[in-house]
Amino acid sequence: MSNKESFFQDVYEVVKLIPSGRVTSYGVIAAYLGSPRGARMVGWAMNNAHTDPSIPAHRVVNRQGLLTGKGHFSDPNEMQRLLEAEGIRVENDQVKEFKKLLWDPSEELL
DNA sequence: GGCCTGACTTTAG
DNA sequence: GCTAAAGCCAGGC
Repeated sequence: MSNKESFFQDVYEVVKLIPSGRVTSYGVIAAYLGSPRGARMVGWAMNNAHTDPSIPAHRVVNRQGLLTGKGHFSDPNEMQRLLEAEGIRVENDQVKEFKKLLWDPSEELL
């Protein structure tokens, strides 16, 4: 109980650890938490993440590097703007060189 | 207490 | 290669 506050809390921790200029995907986080198919829960957690402004939700995109969650932001255009502000090239709601910018906690955070 | 939805991903046909 | 369906878990009604 004390170890597991909730699945969401784990997601928040990982997302907060994402370095600037990097991005990650829901599936990677879900798999890191032990649910390779629980990507939806990550997205659900992000929906609740609005309660914590410290969570860089704009750095979390889907497997294709698409800003699928931009519509949940106060201003969808702001998500892309934040990514570009960190040096991440975004075009047509898609992160360029996403594969190269992908931040894998099991590899990078090791 | 049961059914549906949801910021996704993967496997099967 | 593309389309369809299932799987994940939690929250809302």
